[in-house]
Amino acid sequence: MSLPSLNSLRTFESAARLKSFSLAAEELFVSPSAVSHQIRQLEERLGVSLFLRLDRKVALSEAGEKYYPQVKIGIETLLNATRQLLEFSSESQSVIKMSVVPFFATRWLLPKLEKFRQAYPEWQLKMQTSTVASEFTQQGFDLVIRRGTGPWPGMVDKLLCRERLAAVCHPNMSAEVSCIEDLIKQPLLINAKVDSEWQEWFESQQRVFSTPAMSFDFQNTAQILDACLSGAGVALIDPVMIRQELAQGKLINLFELSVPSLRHYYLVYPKAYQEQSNIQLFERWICAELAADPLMIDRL
Amino acid sequence: MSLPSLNSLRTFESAARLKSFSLAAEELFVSPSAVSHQIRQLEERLGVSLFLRLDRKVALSEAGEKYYPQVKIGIETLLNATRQLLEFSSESQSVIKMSVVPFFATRWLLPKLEKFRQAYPEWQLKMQTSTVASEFTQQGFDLVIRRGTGPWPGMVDKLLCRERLAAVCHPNMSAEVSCIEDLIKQPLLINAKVDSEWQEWFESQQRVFSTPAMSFDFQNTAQILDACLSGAGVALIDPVMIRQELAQGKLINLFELSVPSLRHYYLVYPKAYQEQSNIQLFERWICAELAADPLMIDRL
DNA sequence: ACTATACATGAGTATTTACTCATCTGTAGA
DNA sequence: TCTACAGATGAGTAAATACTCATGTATAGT
Repeated sequence: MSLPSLNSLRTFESAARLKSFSLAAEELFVSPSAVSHQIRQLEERLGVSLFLRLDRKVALSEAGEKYYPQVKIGIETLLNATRQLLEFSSESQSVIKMSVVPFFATRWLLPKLEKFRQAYPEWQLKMQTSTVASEFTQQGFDLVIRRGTGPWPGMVDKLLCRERLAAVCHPNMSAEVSCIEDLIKQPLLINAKVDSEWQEWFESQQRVFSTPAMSFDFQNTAQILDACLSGAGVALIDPVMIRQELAQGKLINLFELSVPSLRHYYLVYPKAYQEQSNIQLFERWICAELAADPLMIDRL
Repeated sequence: MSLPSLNSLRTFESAARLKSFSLAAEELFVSPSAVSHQIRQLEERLGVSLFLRLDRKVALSEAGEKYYPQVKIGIETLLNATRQLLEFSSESQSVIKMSVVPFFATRWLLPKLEKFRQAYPEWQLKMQTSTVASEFTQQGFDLVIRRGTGPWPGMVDKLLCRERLAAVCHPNMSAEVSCIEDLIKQPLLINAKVDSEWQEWFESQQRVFSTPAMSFDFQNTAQILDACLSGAGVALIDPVMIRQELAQGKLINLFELSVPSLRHYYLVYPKAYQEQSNIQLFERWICAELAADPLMIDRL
């Protein structure tokens, strides 16, 4: 069974309650003519006269008297449900729950979060570092920051910064590497989730990559960095993210070069979320921060 | 606050209950794509994700779980209200309540009503003879049959038959009237609601009407007919309505002529009622009966 | 590897909706 | 008698709605 439009039902409820078309028009911010049309349309659709027209007044007909109480309840139920949902959504919109890939979180985002808190003290950030895909939809994350090639279906993916990769190692290891071919004789630190990465790097330098003498697998770049700092091997890391260690001589860029990576950092969220104020706010803020970071100038 | 469309809410309710967009599509007789669009539209309008997309399934999100019970209640309330209204209306649609001008009722309609009952035994007719205007809207009449000039504002007025008027009287009076001018020397029977009628009739015959020697006022034509039959005076009456009395010599048409009246018989009802099956049925029936009546052939 | 399933998305289109504006009609009150 | 009030009506228009169709993507099952 097809229902009349919610708009005509709301018009009916208003006119019935106020016993006046013109008062209903005022309440609904439309002209009296619009109310008259809506009521008439509703009556024609239902095949019943809902109002008795009494010269300059209207009164509910018998059918209208029967219909009104239930219509009022139905409409108010839907209004309350929607209002509560928006309040619920509004509350949750004072919170921003995000999952961030660990390396980006520790090397760039966390040091900036104090600036966010100072700018938006009323907003509460909840952050989790993780590399697991898609859990944002299941664990109530508003957004995630991911390293990858994009795009993610059904998602908005906003490029945050591009990645470049350099072969870096502890200074104690550097004497044993004089050219790129020497790399495969050293232990290589590999990201288990992106195990083609070394090969891609070699190919970008027109070199043939072969199985290294030794390699260690890690779950993410943050762990690779730790191992690299302790001299466990050579790693492919974006120099901009380790600029302090490079400056302090704790690590060196073996060939003084960085190569465009096939992966980048993205802000990702479901398209259905894009009207949410928490997401819009955070997106605006993070883009502005990246644009304001001089070391990120060529990564945008 | 503006509500989402009832259609999108119903789609949400169906998909939530069935936990499946494609099953909802089946239930609602649309394509899965339509459901997907509707849900997405609703989510965008509300700024909240209502479903979690799980590979080939959907599940309600936290917000969806909160929204669903109230939406279900609201929709069912409106559906039940509308269904009951239609049932109420449907019951009342097995009944036809009408108010009919007494003369037409007794002279033409009542003798035909047996035919209506035989044709439509499931329909119940409730008839009241009255000449009071507009009460059909206040007393729950579905339609009225009125004599008048039309049109009636906000009403559908369907011409049933045209009226012609003849000067008629009892045979005992006829010898005293040899020409139209003689009429004013006789007692004239006057319809109090249409007191200009005699003057109109004189003027149609290019005669000057002046105050009669004697006149009697009546509330309606049926009463005028009774008085006329008893020899109380001369009346203006449509000969087609008194054809039996004329044939039996109980009355005579003094000048063997009838003049087009300025008033006719109409079926009248509010425009809002025109989709009602009882009205459509009765209107169809009465028009067919009038068309089938040979004596009404020149009155349609 | 192939097929079926189920949701997503973009483009397009016909229909419906939701008014406003201009005007009318019939009181009610001063 | 005139003015204000209140609902009715028709015409017109912009916007919204409600889909379908074609296609894509990602499993799940054989």
